[in-house]
Amino acid sequence: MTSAKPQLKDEIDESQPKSRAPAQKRVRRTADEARRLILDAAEERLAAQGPEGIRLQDIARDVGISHPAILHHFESREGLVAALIERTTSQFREKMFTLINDTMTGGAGSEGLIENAFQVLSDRGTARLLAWLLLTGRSAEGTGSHKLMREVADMLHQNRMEIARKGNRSAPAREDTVFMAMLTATAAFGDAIIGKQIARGSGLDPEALARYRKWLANLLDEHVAASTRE
Amino acid sequence: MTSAKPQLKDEIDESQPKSRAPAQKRVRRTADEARRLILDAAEERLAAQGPEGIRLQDIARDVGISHPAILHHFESREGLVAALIERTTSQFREKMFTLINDTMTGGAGSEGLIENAFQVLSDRGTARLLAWLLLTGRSAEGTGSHKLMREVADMLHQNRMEIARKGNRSAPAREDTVFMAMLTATAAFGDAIIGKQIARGSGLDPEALARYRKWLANLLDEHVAASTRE
DNA sequence: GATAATACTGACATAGTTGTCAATATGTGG
DNA sequence: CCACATATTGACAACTATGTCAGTATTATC
Repeated sequence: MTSAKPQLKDEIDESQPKSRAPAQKRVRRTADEARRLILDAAEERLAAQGPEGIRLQDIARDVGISHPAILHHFESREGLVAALIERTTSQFREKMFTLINDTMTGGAGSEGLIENAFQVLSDRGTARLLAWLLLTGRSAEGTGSHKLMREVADMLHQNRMEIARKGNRSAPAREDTVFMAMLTATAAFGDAIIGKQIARGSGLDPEALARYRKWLANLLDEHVAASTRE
Repeated sequence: MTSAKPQLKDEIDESQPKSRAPAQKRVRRTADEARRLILDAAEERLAAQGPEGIRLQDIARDVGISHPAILHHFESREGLVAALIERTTSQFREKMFTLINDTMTGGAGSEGLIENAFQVLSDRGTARLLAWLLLTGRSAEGTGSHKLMREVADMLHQNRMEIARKGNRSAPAREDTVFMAMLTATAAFGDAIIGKQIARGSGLDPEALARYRKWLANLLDEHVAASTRE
């Protein structure tokens, strides 16, 4: 401000030896490993602080690297976000599928299913990420989550049909199954985001939340029983 | 940049006639009106584009004012956000209360209640705003939404007790009522955010969504009937 | 009509964030 | 051991958004 013109660099360096370490060591990871670490950090920040928590510098600091390294691996901030979405949704898909398969073969009631569905969505920032995704309108296409719901609904319905057939009961309407899936999904999703606040606001202790899930599973079982009875 | 010192305005005006309109008209609103317009615009942008949609310049453009005007009325961006939260939550409270009161006095089943709860949350950006609020951890205190849930639960439970008393039936557990409220709230909330995507993904048409709400109301009514029967 | 209060504006300051680039360290394969 | 590929870095550039300020227009008050 006072005088003018930025001095040449050499001059500065020579006049101020500073504390530049002569041989600066670097940690060098494989590309995959680096990407993984970066995504982990981004995920954590997103879950903790929301969308605005994804700032290259912050994430870089978390990982212990410089922010251009992130750009090197993901091209751009958007690239990072896309990669995070990709990873999260595919993990989610996978979990849901194995979850449903296990429940089906096990033949148990919906209790385990509900319990796990809630778990999966609460886990890490899954629901939060999906929420943000939808809030910012990034969901539209590409994530393949469209197919997911339909596939899940199909699996559930087939299972129900089979049970009805075995018991010589009338087959339930497909829409009824879809509605059940819809209720479970929205409830689990809502729970992951506002569940804790609502529970606290209603004066429920943490254990009550566990009871609540069982209660919900029961509610659905009741419904299934009632609708296939006659 | 070249020389220095910003010239006095008069000089500039005289030397450079430019295209500056001699008498520039201004719209001058009352403070309240201005605040309202600004909040409306902010709300709309939030609902449409998510958190990042709240940018002073954009909102200013929407309203047709300059961005410092917004700062004049709200001190800071955070002030604007706080005011928006305040307005939205208080509107929400109000709607919910009248909604429940009406339903109670009307004595109808839960159908109308559910229908309206979903409506209220979907309306404008209520659910989206609340979601963002929670996602960014801004909810904590101050919004008074804590009390809301408890009050709602109380009202509902009292109503249920009364009905049970009239019919000479055993009183339901309070927790059961709270769980029902919790389910409704989370489901409505989740619905407001991911409902449309899920429905589309499951192959449901828009009308199915309306049926879904009735189905849910029915499910809860069934439960109430079943739990107070014996 | 004059005066006070204030809604409003343009220009500018400042800070923070993404992205670029040339250079540097580190591991790998010949 | 050397050459090559590439993960990583510091410095810098460019942009954007918030916030400041002095001044201007408009309404209310006396």
